[in-house]
Parts: sequence; structure tokens; C-alpha cells
Amino acid sequence: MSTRANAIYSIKELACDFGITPRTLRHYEDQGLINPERQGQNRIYHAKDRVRLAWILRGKRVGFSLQEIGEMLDLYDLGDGRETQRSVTADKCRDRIHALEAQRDDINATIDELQEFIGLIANLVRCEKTGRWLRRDTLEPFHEYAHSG
Amino acid sequence: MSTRANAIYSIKELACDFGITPRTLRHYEDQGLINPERQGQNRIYHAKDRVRLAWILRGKRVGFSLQEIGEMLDLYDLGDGRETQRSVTADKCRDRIHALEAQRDDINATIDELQEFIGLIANLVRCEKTGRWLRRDTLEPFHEYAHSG
DNA sequence: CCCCCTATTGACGTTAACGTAAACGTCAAC
DNA sequence: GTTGACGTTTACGTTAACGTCAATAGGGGG
Repeated sequence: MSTRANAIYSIKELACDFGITPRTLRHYEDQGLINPERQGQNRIYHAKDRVRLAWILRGKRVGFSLQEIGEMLDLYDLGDGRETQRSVTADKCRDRIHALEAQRDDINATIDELQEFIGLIANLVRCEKTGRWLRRDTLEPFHEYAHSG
Repeated sequence: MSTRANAIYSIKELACDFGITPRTLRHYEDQGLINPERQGQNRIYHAKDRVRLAWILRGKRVGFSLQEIGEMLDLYDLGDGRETQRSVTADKCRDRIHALEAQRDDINATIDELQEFIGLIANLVRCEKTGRWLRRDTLEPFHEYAHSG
């Protein structure tokens, strides 16, 4: 029921809207990620293709490969499978979620270190003005070790 | 002052500890990301190299290229620059932080959709047992459109 | 009719991040 | 002394995700 739900788009329109190239759209189609309707040879994209594309691009932004994204999209198309199939699907979803949460932790840790480093820089500037300095090693913003045991 | 702070490692030890290959370590060195000491031809890694490596690998996990990681590591080595240099450095850090926060939002959105989809699957299983079904379109877990204006 | 714009398919080029193989040195163990 | 595990450098191979180019076709304007 949303506005312009049945609008259609040429390959170039869709590409421009999402800041990608027609070539990229054809590539995604080659990989089986989208299946636009055809009018003769020409591709025609509908709202559902836009939605799929948005998913694909977000998947890319969080670091998934096109193949992984394809598998995730397949999961969504698996609603008509059997119950065991669906439980497998749910398990895969959970795995993805855990991976994403781990990645989020990494991101938070990185953000923290960057912010801390910004703080150190600010301190340096202050010291330069007051003539008082911290130890040079304070500049090393690395705190955690792998293999810490 | 931490335990075994002055321990040293061969290339293979370090690689095993971090679950990578010696080749990868040499590659990172080629790219200027690490600079292990040498004894003759052989590389010797210290604690600081481990820390750098941990940073590199985390950077990779959050989606940075080796070049970007190199630039970020350069920022840390820039503590002895001039004040203007350092403010530029801080700006770059802030840019990184914003990119990471955007990425975190993407991750959260993806997690939400996956969880919602798991919920739909659970519902399906329930319906199968009760003999009552939802509409087929409920399986479409896509809610947001790009270009929503 | 010709030009321009957009579309198609097909094929080769490119970059990043390594893998893999070749050819060689070194040191301890058997 | 030679076998084996480790190290080195050099260099070509590989995969993913497109870029780029060629050759072609349809449709509207002047």
C-alpha cells in the first residue's frame, strides 16, 4: 500500500539511485542475487528489486561477500521448505548473528582506541603550550595483547 | 612491566599464535605494516609486533584494507609531528570513527532483520502444527526501502 | 537517413590479499 | 653426510568484484 509501490525502473535509474553502475547490477544478476523482469532483452526493476538491492549493499557494507549474501537471500526464499530445512535456516541465521556481534565488538574496540588516541593528541597539544610533557611511550595507544595468557 | 614482555617469536610461532600463515606476515611487512627486527636474514618478532599485528587483524575484521590500516598505523607514529599535523591526524581519526559508527548501525539493522526472520520461521513451524497459516507474503522480511522519499 | 542515447552480451583487464611453487641457506639430529 | 624442519627471496597463480571495451540493436529527433 506504500506510495509508488508499483513503479518501475531502468537499469540506469536503479543504478544511479543506489550510487552504483549498471555493470554492477548485471554482475549481481550473474551471481543470482537479483532476477529483474524482462521486456524483450531489457531489464525492468520493481520495488522488490530495490529492496533486495538495498539488502545486498548493506550486506556488502558489513563485509559479506556476494556469495554469502546470496546464501542469506536464499534463506529468505526458503519459507516453503520442510520443518527440518527451516530449523537449519534458523541456525544459519543465528550463526550470522553471532559473527555480526563479534564484528560489532571489534568495531567498538576500534572506536574506543581511536577516541583514546584523539585524547592523547589533545594532551600533546596542551603540553606543547604549557611546556610540560608526558613520557614518549604514552603515545603508544596499544593496550591489549593477543595470546595474553 | 607485563609478564614476558621481552619474549621473542619466530615467524611461524607468531603466525600460529594468530591463526595466519608466515606468508601473510611477510606480506604485511612488504606493505610496510610491520618491521620486525632481523638476526641475519631471519625475522624476529617482539611484543610490540604482536600488538601491531593484533591491530592489523582487527582492522581487517572490521573491513579495512591493508592500505587503510597502514594509514591508521601511520597516524599513531605521528606523535612527534607538528601541531597542525596532529590536528589533521585527529580529524582523520574522527572520520574513521564516523564510518565505523555507520557500519555498526548497518550491523545492528542486519541483526534485527535476521532475528525477525528467525521469529517468522518459528511462527511457521507453529502454524504447521496448529494447521493455521499466515499470509505467504509475511515471509518477506524486507521493510525498508532505499530512496524512500 | 543519420545521429545520439540507452540498452544488450561477451570478453578481457585490474586490484587486493594473499597462495603456491621454485631455488636456496642453516642448523640439529640421526 | 644427509635428512628434515625451519628460514629466506623471487615470482607467477588465484579469487572476488567489478571496470572497460567491443560489437550490436532499438527508438526518437532533425
